[in-house]
Amino acid sequence: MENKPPTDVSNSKKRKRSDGPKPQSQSPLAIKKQKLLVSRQNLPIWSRQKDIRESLRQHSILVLSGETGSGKSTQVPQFLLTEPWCTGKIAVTQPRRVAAISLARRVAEEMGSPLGASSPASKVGYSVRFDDNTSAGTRIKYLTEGMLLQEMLRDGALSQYSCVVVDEVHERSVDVDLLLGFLKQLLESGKRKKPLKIVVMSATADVESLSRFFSTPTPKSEETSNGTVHGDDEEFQGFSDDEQSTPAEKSQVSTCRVEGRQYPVKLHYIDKPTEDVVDAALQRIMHLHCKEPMPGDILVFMTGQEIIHGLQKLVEELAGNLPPEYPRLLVLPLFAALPQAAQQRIFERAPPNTRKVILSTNIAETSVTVPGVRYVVDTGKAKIKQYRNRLGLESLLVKPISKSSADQRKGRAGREAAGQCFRLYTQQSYEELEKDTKPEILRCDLSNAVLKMKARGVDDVFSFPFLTPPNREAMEKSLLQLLLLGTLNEDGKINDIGRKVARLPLTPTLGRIVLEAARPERDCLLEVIDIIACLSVENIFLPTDTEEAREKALEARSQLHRRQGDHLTLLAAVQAYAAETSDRKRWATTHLISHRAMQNVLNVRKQLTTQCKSLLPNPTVRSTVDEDTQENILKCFLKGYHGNNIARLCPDKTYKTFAGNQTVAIHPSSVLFGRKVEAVVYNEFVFTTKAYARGVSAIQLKWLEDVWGSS
DNA sequence: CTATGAGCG
Repeated sequence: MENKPPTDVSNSKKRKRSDGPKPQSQSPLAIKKQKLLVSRQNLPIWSRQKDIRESLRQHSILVLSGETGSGKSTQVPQFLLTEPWCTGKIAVTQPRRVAAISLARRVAEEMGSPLGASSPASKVGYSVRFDDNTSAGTRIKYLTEGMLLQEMLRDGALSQYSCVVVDEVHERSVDVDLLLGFLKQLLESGKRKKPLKIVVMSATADVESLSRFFSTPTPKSEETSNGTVHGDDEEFQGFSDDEQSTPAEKSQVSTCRVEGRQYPVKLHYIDKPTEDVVDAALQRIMHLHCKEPMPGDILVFMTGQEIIHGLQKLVEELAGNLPPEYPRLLVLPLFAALPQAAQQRIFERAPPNTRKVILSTNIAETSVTVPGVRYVVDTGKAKIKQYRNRLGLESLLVKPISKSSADQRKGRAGREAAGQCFRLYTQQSYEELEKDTKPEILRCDLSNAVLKMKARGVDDVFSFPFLTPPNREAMEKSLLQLLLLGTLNEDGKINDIGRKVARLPLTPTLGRIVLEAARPERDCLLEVIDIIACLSVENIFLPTDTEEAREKALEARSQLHRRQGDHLTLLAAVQAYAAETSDRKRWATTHLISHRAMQNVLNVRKQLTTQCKSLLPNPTVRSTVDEDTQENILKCFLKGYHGNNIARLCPDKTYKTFAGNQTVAIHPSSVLFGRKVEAVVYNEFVFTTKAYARGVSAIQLKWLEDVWGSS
């Protein structure tokens, strides 16, 4: 569902004039508040205000389902703020930063309050990574799920909050699944002195499983010797599922359903399955363009960058040959890796007599709202991450989307007016789709989630209250991984290293590499932080989609390239960028490097160096990276990868992985592409057209003994 | 020898 509140485009100056004189005492904020009240009262959720307030007086948990346009994300926190039990703050979690920020802005306006830290009188703020815009008086705090998880690691009882509103639960991010489990355990633990109210909000009608989740007591841990964070389970023993739970327990949870507000969208299917969706999309786009009236832009959902570029070429070719009496066509690709300026083009108005066609990945399904769309073309496919226990790695596969995803895509045609949706598959195929997308926690490497649980005191992770429990094999794999990393002891309990790694904003592997770099024998903390910072943000190198662009980039970045490999090349890039004091943006442009990514790198670098102060108060500062340091840097990575992510050159001139003896090629984006060295360490193993190693550096085999010999 | 989705800390 869409969180972004509708942008208010009405002209407030004009309004002020035409409304006649206001009393002098009315501040601009108060005037705005008064004006917004009317549109608030027209939201579908407004009529349910009484019910919602009443149900949380009676119960501690409310499961609320409401579709796009119901107003739940902005109104529910305001309804609850004046309730007698609400003496503390209200947290409202969002899966994405932009949503947290824009919702906070909107609600501040509606309440006539200044935003965040701008004034002590502010009642509304937000908190996202690198941007905490709250003050002591903040009552409603919009924040990302990840930020609330971090807060729960510091203050296990969430003592400053009276209420947590968990929004967009249907998206089922790993973080939201962890949050729901932690919140359930907190309610059952009896650790709260004052009551904590929980509102769980979802765009789908799937209220049943959420309310069952909260009304079913968490079964007691299998290993009774392990104290868990939930303390009061004895009294719940014997109730393991819904049928056995008593009415009294059920009544903890109340439910509410609110209608959405959407224009109708006419649905079309194809009659028989197609082999070639790109061609089918091409035909449909041209047909729509020639037959349907203007205005009305077309949004096409596709799987990835490559086929988007392919279709773009085809459409532009056909559009160029159209007779002059037809409107023009403007084709715009849209995917996350596209530079910000190119993404912005979808928001610009098209030239006169021109129809926009946006060829997009899943980014337009939830994260970006494309304006002006009346027609949606849906290929019915998406790239979906999957974790393979056997190989211990994640891969992306092109797979059919779920029904709820297809319906979400369809809804994108009805945001501004009635629209149409063309599914490039049969109605029968639609009926055969899964109802919902598999929650991510069932499809990913669990080591990060498991380490967070361990850091919160959940010793027996198998009895953790998951909304959908991952299979045992995946859990065991992550425990083994964490054990090998040295973050857990043999008995599975978290150790000192583990607690430190859990607090770093990194995957356990990258966190472990940073800790390794802080050891006196390695002494390369600042250098490794620079590299790790690059690995934890989007690609710092701007994408190169043509042969020409590739050659240009190669030349522009030539001074940054290090023949030892990608790790030292990243380090050189960060150091050169940081050393540039006059005009960093220009520096980035001339080197074909993303300025935004580099700003993020510097932010991450600052955060990591601050957090590492306690590990190593005075790390060595170097102006040049000598050979010993280079070796130490790569040895930190070898340590973190504990035998994985290494390949050596074989007599047949291919690289084979050290652990599995599998052929792997160096990725074309690597500075080592095409080079033959004794052995390599790499950050990622990806399988696309074939098996590739990405983020690659040359190593010497004799280093391995040194790394594995010293613990 | 030539190029995975989007999102979070």
